[in-house]
Amino acid sequence: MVTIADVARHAGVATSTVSYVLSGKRTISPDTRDRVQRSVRALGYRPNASARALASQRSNVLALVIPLRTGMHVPVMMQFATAVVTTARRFDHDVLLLTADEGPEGLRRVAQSSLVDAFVVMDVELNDERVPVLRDLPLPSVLIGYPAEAAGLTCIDLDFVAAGALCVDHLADLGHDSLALLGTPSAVYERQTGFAQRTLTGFTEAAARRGVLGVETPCEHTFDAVLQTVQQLLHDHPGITGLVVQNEPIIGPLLDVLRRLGRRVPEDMSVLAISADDVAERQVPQLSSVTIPAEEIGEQAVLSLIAKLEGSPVPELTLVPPTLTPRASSTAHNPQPTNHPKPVRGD
Amino acid sequence: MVTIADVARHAGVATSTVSYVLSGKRTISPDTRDRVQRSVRALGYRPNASARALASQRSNVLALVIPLRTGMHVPVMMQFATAVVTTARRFDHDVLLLTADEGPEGLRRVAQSSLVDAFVVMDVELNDERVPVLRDLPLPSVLIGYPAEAAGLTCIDLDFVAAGALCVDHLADLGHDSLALLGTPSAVYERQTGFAQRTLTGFTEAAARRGVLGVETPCEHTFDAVLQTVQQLLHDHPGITGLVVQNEPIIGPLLDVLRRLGRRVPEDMSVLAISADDVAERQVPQLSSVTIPAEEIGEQAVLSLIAKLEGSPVPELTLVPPTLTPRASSTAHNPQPTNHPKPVRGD
DNA sequence: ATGAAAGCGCTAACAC
DNA sequence: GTGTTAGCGCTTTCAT
Repeated sequence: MVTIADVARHAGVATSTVSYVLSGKRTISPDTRDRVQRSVRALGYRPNASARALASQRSNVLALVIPLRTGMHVPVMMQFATAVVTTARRFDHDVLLLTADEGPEGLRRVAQSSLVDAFVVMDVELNDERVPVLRDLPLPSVLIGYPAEAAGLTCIDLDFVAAGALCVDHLADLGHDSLALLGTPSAVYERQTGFAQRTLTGFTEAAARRGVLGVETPCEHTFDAVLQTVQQLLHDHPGITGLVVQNEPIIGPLLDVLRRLGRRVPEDMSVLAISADDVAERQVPQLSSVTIPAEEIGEQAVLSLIAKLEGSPVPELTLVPPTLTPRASSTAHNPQPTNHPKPVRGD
Repeated sequence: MVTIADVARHAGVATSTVSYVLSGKRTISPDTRDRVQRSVRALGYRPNASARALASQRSNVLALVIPLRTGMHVPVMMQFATAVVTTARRFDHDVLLLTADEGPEGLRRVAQSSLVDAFVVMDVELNDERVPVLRDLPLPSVLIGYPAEAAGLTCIDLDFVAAGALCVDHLADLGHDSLALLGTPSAVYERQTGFAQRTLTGFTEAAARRGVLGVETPCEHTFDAVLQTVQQLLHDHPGITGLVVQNEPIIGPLLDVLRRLGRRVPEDMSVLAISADDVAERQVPQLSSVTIPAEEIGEQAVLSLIAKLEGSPVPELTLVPPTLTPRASSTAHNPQPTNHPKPVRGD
C-alpha cells in the first residue's frame, strides 16, 4: 500500500504539503502542486479512508436506510437508492446500506461508531421510533416521507396532497363528475405511512372544490379483492367514470376486472395511476399517470444532506411537485361523437 | 465521544485489556471481564470504526455492487440486497452500496482506499470488465452470475440450466409434448448476461432428452411484441401446449394475449414462469413458477465472503438449485374428461 | 508557501 | 492474566 509519506518522499515535500495539495485547503505554489500531483499519479496513491476519517472526523459516508418488509413498490425504491448513490458520489461520498430492521439501534450504532456522517431515511412513518433518535444524534439527516412531529427535521417527499388533487383536476377537466380513489390496503393506512392519507386528502378536497363526487376505498393486493372492491364500488356509485389507483400491484388486475365487467378503458371508464412510469406504460391501454419522481427526490435528499454537512441551512420540508403524464387511459366524459370540425370560438 | 481510554480508566485497566475483552482475542479473568463490560455499558462505549479499521487493517465493510440500468427485475435485486445486508450484520459487517456505473474504477477506488474488505458483485456478465480487476485486487469477492473465465473466482448463481430443464420436465411429466420458451429481449442475450442462455440450454437439452418439441423465442417488453411473438409462435407451431416465460415484465401481457387469442390457461395452454413468487401469485390464474431464490443466494454470497475473509476455502462455483412451485397455470395435457374416480393401481 | 510534529482511537506485538 | 507502547495513515495546528 502506498501512503502519503511515499508520495511526499517521491515529490520531495512534507506529508502535510501532499495533504494540502489534495484537499486544496491552503495555497500551494503551482510548481509544488504539479510535482505532488505527478507523484500521486506515478505511485497510484489513494488516501486511506480510515486514516482520513480518523484524523478528520469525517467518514465521507452517508447511511441510506431502506425499508425491509413493506408494501411500498420496489422499483421506485431502487430508483431512489440509485439516485442517492449517484448523487453522493458527485460529492465524493459513499453510501452505507442499512435495512430498517435494525431499527433505532442501528442508527445509533453507525452514528456513534463514526461509520457515517449523515442519514437518509426512507419510508418514515407518522410515528416513527427512529425520529426521536435522529433528533438526538449529532448527525444531520434527511427523511423521505414525513412524521407527525417534523419540527427541526429535514423532510423531503412527493407532494401527495397535490398528487391527489392533480388527479381530480385532470379528470374533472375532462368532464368527469363521479370519481373514485382505489387506495392502498387498509394495513398501509393503519401503518400511518402518511402518503396514502395525504393523497386521499388532496383527492377529497379537490373533489369538493370542483363539486364532483369523490369516493375512496382501500384495496388489497389479490385479484379477488380487486374484483370485489370494484364491483361494490360500481354498485354503490354506478355513475363513476373516473378511477384513480394508488396501488401498484393491483393495476394489472384492475384492468382485467374492468374488462371482465365490460367497462372499456377509456371509453366507459377513465383510469389514472399514481405509479412509476414504466408500470403505467406497460399496461393496455397505457395509463395516464402521476409519477413518483424517485430520482429527483433521491438527488434532493443528498443535496440537502451535503448542504447540512457544510453548515448551510436547508428548508425543513421540501415537497416535490407531482407531474401528470396523460396517456391513453383517460379521456373526455360524454364526448360528442362527431366528425365535424369543432367550431372555432371567436373573440 | 467516549473512547477506549475512558472505558479503561473507568474500569481501572489498560486500554489493551478493554480491547481484548471486546475482541475475545486473549483470555481475561472473569472478574476483569465483568468490570470492563460494566464500564462499557455504563459509558455507552462504541469503538470508533475508523480507528479500529486503521489499526486492524479491516473495515468490516463489504461492498455490494448493484446493476444501475438493467433489464433484470428489480424486486429480486431488492430481496437479494436485503439478504446481503442482513447476513452481513450477523457477522458484524456493514454493507457499502456501489452502483455498476462506477465500473472497474469504482472497485479499485474502494479497495485501494481500504473502505471495504470484500466485494459482492451482482449481475456479472460473460465478459465483464470488472472481472480482471477483481482478480487483481487483493480483496476477496463473490460474483452473482458467472463470467466466461471464472477460474480462480468465487461465483454463485441460480442453476439456470437446471431451471430450464425443470420446466421441461414438469410439463413433459404432465403429458405436454410441444413446448416453447418465451425468453428475455434479444438485447439481454446479446449483453451475454449468461443466465438467459443457460436457461435456454437446459430447456433445449431437456426437451431433446424427453423427446418433446422445445422451441425458443426472445420477446421484448411491449404488449405488441408479446402479441406478435405469441401469434407467430402459435402459427409456426400450432401444437404447442406448454409455455415457459423467463421475462417478468411480459407475464401480465402474455396472459392477456392468450386470453385474447382464445387460449384458456391452463385448459388449452399450460404456463410456467421463471420469476419471483409474488409476481406468479398475483396473476390470474396463479402461475406455476420456478423461483429465483434471491434471499438464499444473497445469504450464501455473504457466507462465502466471510469464509474467505477468515481464510477458509470456498467452492469456486455454487449453483443454487431451482425449486418449482406448481400452481393453477399448469395441468395435464389431454386429460380424460371424466367424473369417475381414478382406478387405483395395485402393485 | 512550506515543514515539523502532535494527535485522531484503536490493535497487537512485546513485556512481565 | 494484564500493562506498556509503538504504530496504523492521515489532518491540522503551530512554526517559520
